[in-house]
Amino acid sequence: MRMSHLFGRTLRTAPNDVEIISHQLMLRAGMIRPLGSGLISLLPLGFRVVTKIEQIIREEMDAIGGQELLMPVVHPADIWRESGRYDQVGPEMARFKDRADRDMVLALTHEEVVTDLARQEISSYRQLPIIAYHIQTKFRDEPRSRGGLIRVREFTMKDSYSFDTDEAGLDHAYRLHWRAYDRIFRRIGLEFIVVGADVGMMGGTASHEFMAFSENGEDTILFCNQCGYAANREVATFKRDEPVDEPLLDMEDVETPNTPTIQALADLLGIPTSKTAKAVFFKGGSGRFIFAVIRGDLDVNETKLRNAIGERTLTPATVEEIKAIGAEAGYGSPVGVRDAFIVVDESVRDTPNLVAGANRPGWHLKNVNLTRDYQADLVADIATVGAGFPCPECGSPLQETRAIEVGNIFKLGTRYSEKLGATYLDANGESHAIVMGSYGIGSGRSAATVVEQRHDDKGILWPLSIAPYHVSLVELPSPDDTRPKEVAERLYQELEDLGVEVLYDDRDERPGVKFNDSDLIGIPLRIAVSARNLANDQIELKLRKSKEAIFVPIDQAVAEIARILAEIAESEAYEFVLDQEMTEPRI
RNA sequence: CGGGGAGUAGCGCAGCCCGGUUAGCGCGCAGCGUUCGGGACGCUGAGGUCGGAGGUUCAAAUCCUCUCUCCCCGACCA
Repeated sequence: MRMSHLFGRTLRTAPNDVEIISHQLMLRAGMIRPLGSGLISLLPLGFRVVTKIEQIIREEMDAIGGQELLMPVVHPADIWRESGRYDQVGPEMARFKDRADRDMVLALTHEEVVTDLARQEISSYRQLPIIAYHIQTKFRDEPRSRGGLIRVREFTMKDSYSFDTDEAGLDHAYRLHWRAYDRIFRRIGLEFIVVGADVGMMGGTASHEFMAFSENGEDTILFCNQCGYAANREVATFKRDEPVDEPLLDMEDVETPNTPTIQALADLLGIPTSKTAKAVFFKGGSGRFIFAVIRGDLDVNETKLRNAIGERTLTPATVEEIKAIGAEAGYGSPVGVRDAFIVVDESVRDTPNLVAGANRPGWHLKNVNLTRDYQADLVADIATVGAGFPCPECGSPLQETRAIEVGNIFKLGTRYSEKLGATYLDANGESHAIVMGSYGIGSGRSAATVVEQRHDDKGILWPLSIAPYHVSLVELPSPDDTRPKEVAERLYQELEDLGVEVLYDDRDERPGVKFNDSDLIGIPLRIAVSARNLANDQIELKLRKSKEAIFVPIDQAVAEIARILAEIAESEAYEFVLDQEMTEPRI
């Protein structure tokens, strides 16, 4: 490609309000351009990167027996009504009517359609297992998009679906995907970790997320260096203290002016926060009032709470709602409230004689005990895990880090096949629901995440595996010497003929401009052709990520470039530990 | 949806408070000349519904009302 005609130019500065580094660099490098909120065009350079990622995905999906197909983006609403998600999913699903006044939706994902295909095409256990996938547009009308390609409303995703006769088959398909994903993310150069995750709107029985480390990540993950435990904070657990064995003391009132916070209360009474009980109030989507009780040193995890009580949504309760059940904000107590669903964290069950609110401003109750003084509708693990908490498996302190979710795998079980009637006959002629799994990778997000992890102050550092071009050929203009131009043109032709992807900077620009653009775009190998080196019949080669350049004779240039590219490919395989054993599925 | 910020040339901004020429500046863009190994310089030039609508006024980028859009922080997810 000749840069003089490349569609999309580089920007010296990024728009002021763009903050995420991958967003800035991809914008500046001329890879993406915004259209609207959460809507982004890929310019040729960006599209090449995403296409290469998708090609790697294809190779690895094909390697586990995946069959590529293509399903529509526009779906009749009826199929979403069949699965029950038409009403479950909120405003993130775009809904409209076609000219015949039929309800239609834009695909958020493709479980419904693929299950519809399965019920038409699959009838016998002899056809299973099957893995089908496609790379297709999704539209999710997110409440808030951000960060360039990290979080957009319209995006491209590889989603695959497995169909098996039983749980064991699903386990196998799940493992295959785990390994394929592991290879995919290594091949595109990401540093990542696999964590246990919440199933969210997909439903199903188990889920793992592939999390790439990044400060700009939207998720917090916890992991153990000792035993390998890793989980999204939404579902992470920790090793609980042994229940405290001490006699139950009599409950008594204590006056505690100006202590609406746990810290103020603990300071006033001179006790640790772990001897207090914290009350947190929510309104469930079903209309229930949820009264959560947790030890004062812990925080309620809304995802865990939501899953424990089977609510789809939770919103913080208003002051009026809190008063209506007989509680008092800041001095809430489960003792004596009415019309509330009381959920107690295990920590409160296992710690006797806690100080809790008295449902009166300025007063608390000492020695409050579950069962004796109030009843729980549910005792569950609803605590948020933080850095330093003991690992649930080995007790070592957990580490905490931010990460971007680039892949997600779900065991769906028969949630969709039962609803839509996708069944097969077994060897005995009996009908069963097909056991399904669902697996996704965002290709654009993956590209942006690589930029998050691989950049310096000059620009992007693409791995060769997904770089938009293999080499950037920079011709340094010379006023009274036509040779650089001639040599560059010839090199360009020879490299192209050899199948090397060349971005040829043939623009009439000064050297600094060309070098800076080459660095910004992040092409792994740079070739400079200048009168200065041509005087010695040499050209200059320089790796994007190194400081030194090497000089090679013109007549050996093409062979040397090919050799270096092969070397980079090999070193990447080493760097990405492609030859090592994959992370082992823990399922 | 809640909170915060911003819309003036492709990008970055000034002007707005205190209304008053032809709305400026840097970068970028076009032409000519000089220059040529890390974002050169000179001259000339093109490019603007001041986000939109309504209002106040002799006069609005500037004041008032409404509205749209974008960005950032929180409730959702590839």
